[in-house]
Amino acid sequence: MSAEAPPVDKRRQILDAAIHVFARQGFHSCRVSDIADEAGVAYGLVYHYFNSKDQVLNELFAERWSLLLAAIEEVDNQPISGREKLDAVARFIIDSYRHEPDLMKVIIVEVTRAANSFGRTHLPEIRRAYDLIAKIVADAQAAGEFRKDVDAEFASMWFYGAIEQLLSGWVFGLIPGDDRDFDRAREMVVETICGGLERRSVGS
Amino acid sequence: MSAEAPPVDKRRQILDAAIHVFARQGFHSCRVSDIADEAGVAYGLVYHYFNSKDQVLNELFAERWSLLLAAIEEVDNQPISGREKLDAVARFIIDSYRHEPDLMKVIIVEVTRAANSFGRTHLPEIRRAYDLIAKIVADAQAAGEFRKDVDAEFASMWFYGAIEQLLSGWVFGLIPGDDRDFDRAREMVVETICGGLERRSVGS
Amino acid sequence: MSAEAPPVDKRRQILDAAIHVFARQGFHSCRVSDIADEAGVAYGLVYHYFNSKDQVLNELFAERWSLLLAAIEEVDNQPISGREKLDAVARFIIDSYRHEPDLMKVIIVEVTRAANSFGRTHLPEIRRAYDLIAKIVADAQAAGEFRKDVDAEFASMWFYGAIEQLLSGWVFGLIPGDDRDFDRAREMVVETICGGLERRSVGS
Amino acid sequence: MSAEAPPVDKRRQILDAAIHVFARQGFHSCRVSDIADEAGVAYGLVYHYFNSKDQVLNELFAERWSLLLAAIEEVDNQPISGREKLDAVARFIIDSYRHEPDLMKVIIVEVTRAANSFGRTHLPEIRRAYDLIAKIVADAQAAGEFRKDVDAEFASMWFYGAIEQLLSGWVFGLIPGDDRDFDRAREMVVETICGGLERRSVGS
DNA sequence: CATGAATGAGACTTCATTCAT
DNA sequence: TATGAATGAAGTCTCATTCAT
Repeated sequence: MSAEAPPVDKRRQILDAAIHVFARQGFHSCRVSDIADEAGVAYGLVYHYFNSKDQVLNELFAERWSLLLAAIEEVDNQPISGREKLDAVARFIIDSYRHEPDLMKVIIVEVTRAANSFGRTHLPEIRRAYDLIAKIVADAQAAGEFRKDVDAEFASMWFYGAIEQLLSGWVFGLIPGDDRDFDRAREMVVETICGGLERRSVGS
Repeated sequence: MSAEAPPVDKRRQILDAAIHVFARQGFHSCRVSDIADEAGVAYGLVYHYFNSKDQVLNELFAERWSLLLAAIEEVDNQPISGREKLDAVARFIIDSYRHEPDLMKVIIVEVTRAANSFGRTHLPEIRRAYDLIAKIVADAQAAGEFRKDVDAEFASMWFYGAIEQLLSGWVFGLIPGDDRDFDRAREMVVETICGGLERRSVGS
Repeated sequence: MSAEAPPVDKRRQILDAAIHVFARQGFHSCRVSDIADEAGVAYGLVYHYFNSKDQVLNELFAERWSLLLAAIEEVDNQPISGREKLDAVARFIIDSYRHEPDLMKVIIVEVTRAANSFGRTHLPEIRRAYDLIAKIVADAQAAGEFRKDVDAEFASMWFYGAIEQLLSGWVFGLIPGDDRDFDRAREMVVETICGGLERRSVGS
Repeated sequence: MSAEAPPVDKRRQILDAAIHVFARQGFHSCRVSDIADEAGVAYGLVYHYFNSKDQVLNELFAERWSLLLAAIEEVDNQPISGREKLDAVARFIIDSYRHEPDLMKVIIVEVTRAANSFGRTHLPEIRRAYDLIAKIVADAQAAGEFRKDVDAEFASMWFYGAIEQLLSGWVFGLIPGDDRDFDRAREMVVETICGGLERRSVGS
């Protein structure tokens, strides 16, 4: 009869619901039934599409993180300066947060900083991101743009760490997060970190 | 009878055991009995000294975080430059990790980054640290040492974030963590961030 | 279109698949979808042909057990001795196992020995077999072939029990089950039981 | 205060309750809470003493079966005839059923005949019983008491099978099970099987 | 102080069955 | 006929917490 029944993708519906439930209650404090309720589907359907509650989170992370890795790689392939590359990376991450704050919150809180659970599971992919950023830094060092006396892998850590902390600040409501703050924050963090990296030598 | 039995502080014993158990298994994945086993006491005793499993973690955090706050305040009261103050703060945090990596791992993984559980509970104290660091930056800006076009509260975020990411890298085994790496890492992060902050203006 | 598609009897296909799945995993440990997978059909189809998972087993049992009952009755109608009748019954059961070990395994393990589930459901039919065997014994007693001081209904029990245990031994791999063992085992069990029944009196 | 509180062994209480619940409902059809209810203890206590529902059954079986094995071994060490030994074994099994019919029902229905679950788990112990009985038969054969043309291991199967079927008959209510029937049934089964085994040769 | 038996709410997961297509 | 998405009741097991001793 109703040929105009909306073609809902229940699997997607469950994933999207999980984003919000995980963000609101945390992975450990929510029940699978909370996800099902939020998605408006029956309990068992979650298990029709996923093997476990864990797998739902894994999928959310993998889905998003692969986009991040692809974005960094694409940025790195462009003929621009190290500062411009890092700016583009920062922009991608911050824009991800701007458009899907719940998803980014989940990824940061439940995965990239969860050293004992999902963080360990996804360590290779997480490391991959750090390595890609380190490569950008190393290339800029080789090109004479960045100082050479700061190890690229360490620089990668605090560039990423600074941005992640920014997101944490927004998640926690510790710093202003209006729409215009996002761009300004990006400018400032890139200016500070790259500014520091562009200087000549330690202790000079 | 045996008055000469060594006066073991069971309470302390339990807290210390909890540090290692939380670090190893994570707060959510360990049982109260795991803590008791590690401490070598019956698990009922945990409830003699603490109201709940949560309280054990709360206490570990509060204990340590108050030391951090005190340290930052003390540093700030000294007649030294902003860079020197931030270096001292970085030193304190990194030394904390050097001497008690498990405790710092627990604090970071289970509290400061856990936006949905303990992070929210301890938000005031966590924020207090950021504010103290922001004050150091703001003072240095007022003194003309740091550029003024980077908001102090944001700068505080990425200074702290960079260091926390450093610790994360060590926790995850992503970057070398030999004893000498600690000092060098501190020098590099302070040099980079402060270096960036000492420059004159964004985009100049 | 392809009207010449082979007319497969899906219902039979499902029953046959169920035999092997029940035998391999046990009735309780298998899922309806396991049966469907084995049969190469969608699991919804099982419910097109059967009302429930239980009914599949019920049907397998009823189908086979009625053959057994018919066989015993036919044997009993022949003008042969009690020993020859029991030999024929043993032969029928053991041949059933020889040709369809999985089916017989299922019937024994899941039905005739399952006092709390299907055994209770099919009790009348199961009892019918014992009664038929008891009648063979009783007739032989009346004819002076078998001793009268052993109750026919009890004798029926251990005649059937001995054979079922034989099958159990084969199912479990406890006794050799090569093709020639089947006939020899039958000869031995008939010789032993009938031999015992042919003696004159208890304690003589 | 109340020093006269009965010293209940909760673990034993749970095992005893399980016997009756398993016998009444079957292992698969009962819930752990049924056992706890029957025992009059809290749900979780079952898991305080046992790792799983399976383990409760395993323990019941192991406990009882070891008694059976010990009894058979003891019987075999006595200086009596093969027939007397088998009579003693039959007496032990039937008396076990007489005194604890539910326990024996559970052991037979849920373990020794459950080829796909517990039967397989406990196969070594089950086989051990058959082997011990086979040894009794073999010794009697060597002593010239029993005929040699019936394999001892097969004879063991149907001796045990006949008795188990007897118990099955009682469990199902297929044969009379008054107190005096037990002894008479034992006499008859021993007379029949041993009688058959004492004869001289197959087909003679 | 110290123990660990006892409690029971609550979580995840399974899977027989239904039903729209 | 045939499919498999969708449902949800039911079950096992965990473990924080209490409490009698």
